[in-house]
Formats: sequence, C-alpha cells, structure tokens
Amino acid sequence: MGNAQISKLLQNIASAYSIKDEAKFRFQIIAYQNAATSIEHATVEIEDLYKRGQLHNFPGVGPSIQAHLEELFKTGKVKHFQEVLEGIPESVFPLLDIPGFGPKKAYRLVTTLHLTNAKTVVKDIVALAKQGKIAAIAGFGEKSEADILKVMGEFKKGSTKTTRMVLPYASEFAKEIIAYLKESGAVKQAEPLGSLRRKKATIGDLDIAVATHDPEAVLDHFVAYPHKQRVIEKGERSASIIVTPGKQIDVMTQTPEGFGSLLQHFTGSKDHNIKLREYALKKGLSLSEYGIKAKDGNGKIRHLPTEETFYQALGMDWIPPEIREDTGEIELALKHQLPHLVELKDIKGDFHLHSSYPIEQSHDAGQNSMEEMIEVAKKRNYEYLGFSEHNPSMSKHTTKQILELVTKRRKFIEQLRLKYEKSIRIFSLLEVDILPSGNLAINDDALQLLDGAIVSIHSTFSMGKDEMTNRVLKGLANPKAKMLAHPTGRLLNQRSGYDLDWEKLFAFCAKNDKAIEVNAWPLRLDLPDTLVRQAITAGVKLFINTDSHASSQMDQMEYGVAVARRGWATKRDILNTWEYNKLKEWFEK
DNA sequence: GCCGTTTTCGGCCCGACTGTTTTCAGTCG
Repeated sequence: MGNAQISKLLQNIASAYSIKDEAKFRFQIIAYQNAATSIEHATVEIEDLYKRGQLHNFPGVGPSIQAHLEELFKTGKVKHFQEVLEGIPESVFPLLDIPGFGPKKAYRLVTTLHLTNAKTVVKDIVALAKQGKIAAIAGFGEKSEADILKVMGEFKKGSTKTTRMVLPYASEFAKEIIAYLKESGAVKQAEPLGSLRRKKATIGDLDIAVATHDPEAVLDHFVAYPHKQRVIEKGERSASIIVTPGKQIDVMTQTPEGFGSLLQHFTGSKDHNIKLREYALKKGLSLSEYGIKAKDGNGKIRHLPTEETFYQALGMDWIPPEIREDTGEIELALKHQLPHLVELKDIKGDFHLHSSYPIEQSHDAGQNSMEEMIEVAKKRNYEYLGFSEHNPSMSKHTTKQILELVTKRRKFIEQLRLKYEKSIRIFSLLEVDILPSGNLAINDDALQLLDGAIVSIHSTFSMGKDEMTNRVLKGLANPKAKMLAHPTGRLLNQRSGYDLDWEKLFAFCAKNDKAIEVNAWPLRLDLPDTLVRQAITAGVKLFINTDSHASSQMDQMEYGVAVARRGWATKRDILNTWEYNKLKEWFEK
C-alpha cells in the first residue's frame, strides 16, 4: 500500500473521530492528522520501513498508530479502524475532496438525505440541490444550497483540492495579479505567499500579501479583477476569487508596520508555523499574523515590519522560505547554523541546451542556433555552457553515419570555441539515451569525441524498480557518462515517472563521481526537492540545467535553483557554480 | 494519540470568514 493511500486512510480516521465526537477525540484527531501529513510528505515508502523493521522513530507515528499500521500491512485491515469508521457511510469520504466540505457537513448531508453510494454521491447531491431539498435541512439554507451547486459544478470540471499549477506558471500568474493590484494606489508592497513563496514544484491556490493603510480600497479593486469568474469571500482584511475552476487567488492585507508578521504567517508551511508557535509558547510568547505578544500579558502586540525582525524576536536567524517545512530548519536557525543555500547568481553556466544544430537526432531539436544560445548565455554572465542535443537517431543511421555526424559537430564546435575564446567556454556534450538494455544509444567511438555525455531515459518507462535501477546504473557506468538527466522522468500533473532505487543510485553516483541533474523544465523540476536533499546527504554532486529547446527558455534557470534550494543545496553541491578549470578537470577525469 | 530547550506527565497554534444564527459551528489556511 502506497503512502498516499495510507495517508488518506489516517485522514479518514481523523474525520471519523470528528464526526463522532470532536471534543472527546480532540487530540486523537490532531494525532491522526499529523501522522497522515507526515506520511504524505515522507520520502520513503512507509511499507518499506515496516518491512525493514524501521517503523519506530517515524515522526508522528507513535506506539498506537504503529501497531495499527503493522496490522494493516499484515492482514490488510485494522480492527480499531473498522470500529472508528462504524456507522459512518462510505459516501462521506469522496465529499471531503470538495472545497467547503468538512467531515460534519458531509456527514449531515449524506445521513439526512440517505445517500450511501460513494460512487454517485456527488451526482446525487447535485440532483437533490436542484430540487431544493438541501435548503430544507436544518443548518442549511438557500445560500448554502446555491453554493453547493456552484462548487460541485466546478468540482466536476476538475477543481478538486488537489489540482495544482506548476511553479513557473504560478509565478508568472502571480506577477500579473500583483501588477493589477498595484494599479490600486493603496498598495504599498505586494508579495506572493504560501507554497509559491516557498517555491514548491506545484502550487494550489495563489496567495498574495499586500501592505496597505486602506485594505478596503485594495480588496474592492481586487474583487473587481476583470478575469475573475466569481468572488468566494470578501472580508475586512482578506478576500478570495476564482479565476477559472481550480484557480483560486487569495489576497491578505496588513499595515506596513506589521507586514513582516503577515508574510511570515501566510508563507507557512503549516508544519513550520505550528512548530514555531509551539516553541514560542514555551518562551511565553504567542505568535499570529499580527505580531508577537506575551501569552498571558496585557494583550499588547509587538508589530514587526520585516520577517528578519520576526525571527530575531524569537532568537533565531531568518529562514529562507524554500526550507520552511519543519525538517530541521528551526533547530538550526536557533543555533545559527543554517546552510547558505545556492543562489541564481552563483550559476556560471547551463549544460543542458538543445540547439538547432542538424545532427538528425532521435528526439526534439532546438529552435535556436548555437550562436543565438551563446548570446543569451553571455547576457546572463555565464562563464561557460554545454551543448547537448539528442544523439543521432539509431534507427535512421548506421554506426558509421553516426560517427560522421558527431565528428562533423565536433569540428563545428571547435570553430565556435575559437570564435568565442575571449568571452565564453564551450563544452561539447550530447544527451544520450539509455536503452532498455542499459547500453548507451551511440557507441564508444562516437562518445570519445565528446567532453561528456548526459544520459537519460526516454523510452520503456514501465520497468520494475530493480530492472530500471540496473538499466540506469549500467548506462552511467560508461566512463563518458557524466550526468543523469531528469532522473525520475516525471511530468508534473501528467505522469509520475519510473521507479528507481534512489539509495542505490545515490551511493553509486557518490562512489563513482557521477552527477545528477536538477532539470528546470517547468513540467519536470526533476530531481524533486526531497530527493535533492537525499542526494546531497549521500554526497552526490548536482548540475542545475534548463533543458532549453529555445534560447528564451534559458531564463527558466531560476526554477531549477528554487528546487535545489528546497533540497538544501549549497553552492558547493552544484557543479555548474564551479570555476571553469576545476569543472574541466572534473569532465576529463 | 504524540512528544520533550521548563515536561516520561501534561500539554497540544491562531485567527478570518460565512451562513444561519440570536452567540456560534464549520471550514480554511
């Protein structure tokens, strides 16, 4: 059973406790929710931990839940869970994915209306709402009936709580909204919040903080946004609109004097904030979006204009938003030992660039010439770059023809090197397929003509974990294979990628000095942040590359840097921050 | 039911917004 499924099950137990007696089970609910999020965010499969006898020590899982999980893995069911879930129709749970539905509301609806079929419950409720049957239920009214119809309509179009935008898209979108907000003269400052500010690979809602002395003017302007579909809510301090189904924007306001507290509060993550507030409580302080106050003092709030002052007031260093996930950052901030994360300005070159150079390649060619890409690299103040078109297609060429194509390209790049000698250094690479057999798609004679090969998987994704791991390790074992590109093969919102034994791969790379790529392509952002951290811990070096197929895409480097920062990468861990000579040596090793 | 920078017992984050209410419950972030 996968982590997502286990997490969902524990979440459902928490919901069941809420329905039965929220007051009585208050702390069990919190405990089950904590365990659920902890497992949801885990980087290892919980069932694997169980098989290895390492389930203890897993955060959020204590003796009781551990015993339940062991029973689950052994027998496929848990007696205690069945008791908790008894009397609660299965049809409650699908509703919990719909915005605005919590356990109580879902339970009241399905029991009052006698809806027991989990598969049809959404459809059934829509039908009954249309007949006016919802408004008649105690605690519901005309307005909530209309809201249910709206929200269910959006739900069917894919607007669940789980539909998410990819980071680069969300970033551009936020810039547009912020520009619009600033048209209202009342905005002093506006910043993205939440998972967008923490630069997660995918973003749910777009949250924006505004510093202003006139929240009413800002919010009036905001809800008048011309591309909105509807206003979800609008209060004195905040408002939410929906732009298209699944795309929600929240704006929070605060005075400039207290803007630091607001930024901190809504940047999260939730886990980070809870840990922070628990720590503050122990020091007798209470934290909120308004500032810091003594827990049992006279209620006087200390306002904080910046985040730096906020964290300082708690006796710790400012923590970069990307690592605010409660994975050890608070403890290190207290000891003033946070790592210095890699920054965009540290990047000295890009190694995954597809130019339009005609090499009759196996996959998509780039749109711009090598010269055009070099010009962009110079504008970005890069010291060097590497071209890495796909290898010539094997099906259309003989071995001899491939060798000729690669030789011709090598000569072309040598001429470019002379031409740009004074301004930028050029590496001659290729992106070479690792075939299902583990062999590389071009032979050693052709590989010898390169400074190095970026190897990657582009076919036969559905292999077993062991088979795929062996395939990748065999490909990487070739002396010319220097780097594994987009290692999980995932495409965000489209496919989850193949199975690999990461521990084994990282150990191999660390031992044999092979690098792994953090690919900045918007739909990839691959290696994912949690695996970046694992790789670094294992001693693996990384490259951050854009995988550009057009010179304009070279600007996407910032998103790769964001992923690396979320994985706690420092300059030292990233090879394309190194000096040219040192890097050249590394390629020649 | 979990957990440890006052704790192996006694705590457990904080506030906004909405709808249906006559003072609050439910949901969300």
